[in-house]
Amino acid sequence: MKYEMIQAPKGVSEYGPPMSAAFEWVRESLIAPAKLAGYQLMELPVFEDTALFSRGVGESTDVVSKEMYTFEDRGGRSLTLRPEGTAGVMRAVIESGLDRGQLPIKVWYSGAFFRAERPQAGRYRQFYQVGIEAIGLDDPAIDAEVIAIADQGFKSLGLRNYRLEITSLGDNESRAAHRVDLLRFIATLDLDEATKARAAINPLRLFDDKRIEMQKAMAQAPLLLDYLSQKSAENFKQVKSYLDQLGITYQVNPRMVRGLDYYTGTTFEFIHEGLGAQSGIGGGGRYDGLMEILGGQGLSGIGFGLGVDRALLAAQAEGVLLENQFSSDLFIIPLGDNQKSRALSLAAQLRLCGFRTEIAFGNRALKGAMKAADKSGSRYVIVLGDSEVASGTVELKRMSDGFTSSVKIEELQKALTGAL
RNA sequence: GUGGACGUAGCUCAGCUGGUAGAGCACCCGGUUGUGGUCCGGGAUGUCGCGGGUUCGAGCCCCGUCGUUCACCCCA
Repeated sequence: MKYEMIQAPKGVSEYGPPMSAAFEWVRESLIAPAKLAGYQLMELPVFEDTALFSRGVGESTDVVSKEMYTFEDRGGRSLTLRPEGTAGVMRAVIESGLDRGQLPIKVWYSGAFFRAERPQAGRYRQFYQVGIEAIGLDDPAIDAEVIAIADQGFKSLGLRNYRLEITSLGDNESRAAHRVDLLRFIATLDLDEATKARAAINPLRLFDDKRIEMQKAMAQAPLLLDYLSQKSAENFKQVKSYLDQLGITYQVNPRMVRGLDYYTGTTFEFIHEGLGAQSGIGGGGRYDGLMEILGGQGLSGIGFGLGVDRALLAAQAEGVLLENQFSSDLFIIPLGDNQKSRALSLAAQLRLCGFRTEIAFGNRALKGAMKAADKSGSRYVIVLGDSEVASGTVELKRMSDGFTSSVKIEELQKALTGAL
């Protein structure tokens, strides 16, 4: 009987060889600068109490209102697969009491996130993000540092065709003042029902409308940047000045809209040119009210999330993917069954010395095993046959030019250390 | 959730106005004893996404369905 094939759930991203090597490289490169800056790992659950997101991210957002994977567990609790990382970090910080220790708390995370959207180029239902959060410090210098760390991550991949956009959403006072005027302005426009509904939820979203006529209409709209309180304005100016001094180029985009409700003050986005419609490869900002909303003390914070899948696509688009495919150093070919156990123990020893060592298993002819060795990318092949064993040696073959020599088993490690 | 495109060997695809399928790459074997990459020879593989319909006959036409993909929306 033949079973029906089971496919992966719709829209998930997954990576096997050979792409997995590139994926791993991208993910580790993106987060490396944060580790160098003293951020420490926060390993979090992938599902949380649904209320964490509805309250933290905001009921009005698309993410919460229509993109969450929510389910009930056997105890009747409502749980949700995390659609983003910041709320979970905040919850864990509060719950573990980290916020009562030394500030700022600087953590990084890496993992899968879930949104039930229609899949598209660079948009998946399960996708990967790395991110950092710096909590408990209200200083424009750390805003600049967080942005610089993200930028460094992208730069270390060799990416060039991206830009950094920044703006400030100000404090509550700034946004309240702007909102009044913005709503007044929007009321003068002739809008369709869907757009009106969006405006009612969050009027800032209209700035993000891709239709040309909407962009024209919104060109005259009052900008939040012009309503910043003195403190917010001063802050934003400082952040820009730090970025200038760091030599990080950016564009101020007063029309930038972020999809999560908790953002305040400095916000930023990294946009790549070569990705089609889903061009954001990373983004973040300050979220000064979030901790309080989640039942903690009112510490401010700032962080970012970088899309690993999209960064990988960007690296492909720019042709900067290294041939950093995993390849072995050594490939042991045992000739005949009675040589297999020797191959196993020799391989174990060599691996202890740090050599990446594979064995030709199965009962292929030497010729076939050599082919396999060639494909593995190994630089040396060790042939173990009856004649070698009899003389206490192995045959060592250098694959680059086929040079072959006989090496005593005891001297193998030394010979390899010099050769590799 | 809304729209467009597509679904043929493991992969990338070809298949003319309907006559029961092909290429390249990859894979496997061989080119005399235990030696890879090049070359030469040989080989296996498809319920043509699935279900129905039209037809003497469908990979090609029609309907449905599932899936993929691109865009809207939204965002990493």
